[in-house]
Amino acid sequence: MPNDTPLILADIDFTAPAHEVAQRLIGVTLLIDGVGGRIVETEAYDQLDPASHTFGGPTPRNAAMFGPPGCAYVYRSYGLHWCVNTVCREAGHGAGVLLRAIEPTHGLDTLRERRGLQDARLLCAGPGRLAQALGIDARLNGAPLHLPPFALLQPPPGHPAPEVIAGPRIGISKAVDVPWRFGEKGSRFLSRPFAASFKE
DNA sequence: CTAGTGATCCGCT
DNA sequence: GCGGATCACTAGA
Repeated sequence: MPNDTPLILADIDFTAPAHEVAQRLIGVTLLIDGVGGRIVETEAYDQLDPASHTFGGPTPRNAAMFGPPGCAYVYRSYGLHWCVNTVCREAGHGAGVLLRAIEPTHGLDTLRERRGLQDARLLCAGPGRLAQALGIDARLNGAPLHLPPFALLQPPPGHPAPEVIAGPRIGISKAVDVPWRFGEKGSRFLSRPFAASFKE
């Protein structure tokens, strides 16, 4: 949680299945031009999943998801909001991890300015809010996450790992029972709480 | 706290 | 034409 935690470059294997990458991303710090924070909530989608944008195969919109792993897939949601995924698995498979919530740690003033809010809890609590706060839009669709303006950082080896919990994904109408939403247990920065009964 | 609703637009059937 | 991987706001319990 503290901003003074030492961070190193994150070594995430984006060729792993999306539901594994989704869990490994919890606790990783995402920055864009030095502004952002710790990822505390994610959701996994893959091509065999009726809820995924890639379920029906490649289209112009989802092209980035069929591109190289470790890049961003940015799409517009409900005509109003931008949302970001990290592309996973071997190129051609069409899987990704939706970034749903971040605990703000870097550049709070910029995040607040972009969101027009003071409450740190609401700055990045939800995929649309997160994208707005980090300044993400179609410009970054397909951009590699290991190069500027992106940076992925994590605590050095030996640092205590966050406790990850799972539950059903939010806001979908298909495959509603697949437990591919992941979050940091007890975080105050989630888009919504996890049901206490689901996993401990 | 939950439930309901309008905004707004693009991709795909 | 329809329906979203959403949000902010309101009303009511």
